[in-house]
Amino acid sequence: MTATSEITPSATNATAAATAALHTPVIAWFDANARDLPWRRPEAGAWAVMVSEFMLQQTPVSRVLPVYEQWMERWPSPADLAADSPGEAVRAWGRLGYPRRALRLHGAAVAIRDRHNGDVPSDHGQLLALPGIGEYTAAAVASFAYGQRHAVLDTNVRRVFARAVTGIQYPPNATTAAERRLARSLLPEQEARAARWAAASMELGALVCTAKSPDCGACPVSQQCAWRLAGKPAHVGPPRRGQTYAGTDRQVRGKLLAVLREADEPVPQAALDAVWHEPVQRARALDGLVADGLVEPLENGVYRLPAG
DNA sequence: TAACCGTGGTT
DNA sequence: TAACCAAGGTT
Repeated sequence: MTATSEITPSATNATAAATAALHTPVIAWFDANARDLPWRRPEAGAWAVMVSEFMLQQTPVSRVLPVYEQWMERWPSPADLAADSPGEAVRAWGRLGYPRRALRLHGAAVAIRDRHNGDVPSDHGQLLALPGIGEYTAAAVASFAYGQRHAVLDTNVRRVFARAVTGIQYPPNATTAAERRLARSLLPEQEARAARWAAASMELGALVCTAKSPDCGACPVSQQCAWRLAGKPAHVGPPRRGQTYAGTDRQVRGKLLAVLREADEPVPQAALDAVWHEPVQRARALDGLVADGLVEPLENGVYRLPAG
């Protein structure tokens, strides 16, 4: 256990009154400031929530919006997506990044059709069993789509808790047991309020308590923020892991897949060879895409997005 | 646990 | 400008 993942005893044993002092202003702020996002509208069902959660894994809202709209128009239900090919899902994913998410969303749609009569399950365990759904997304769908009481711990909420409650600038690199404990202890008892709290605390992190330049003047809990009260001490501990990209296999994979996404017909090897000069890395990247099921090799060195 | 998996905007 | 960051999941 590192110093940065420690939390104070008073935080874990937060009283109902103390947590309410946090919930009430944050939820009130959310009521007044929540963004009007399509997956939050009353007519948006569980499928809409689920699609948005897949797309928002590591991708900003502004880039998700247009792809989300096209996706929902084309595949308004899990069965609609399941009836199409995984390659079409990858193509429609466009440049959102991490295209394995598109493949997993398609796989989840197939599983929902086959195992859940076409309805996105509301049970947390059943959600967790779907491809591409982990701890966060299962809790998010159960909470946002079905109003259930779950600790929804995404990067925004983790940062808000780290600052407001624990008094540190940034949460640990990986989610810790202490963070999960804290999130559960802060969960309102009442189901509907817990779901509201989950969305509100996440939105606060996204709009106000941002990573690089938090707008404490607009924060509804700045008066009780442990980090601000401590004088906003700088992050201590191991540096937050950077993501190098230039020259990596990921970049090569991206270039290869872009060619296939934009092609209407299967692509000959030569067209793929043109995207990267170094043959060993290029071959490794292509092999990886095939192994991941993102690319389907045909005979004669011709490739395409997966047909099925 | 830590590395890997895309892409583009911001600082 | 290079580094950082973005509603994570899988192995």
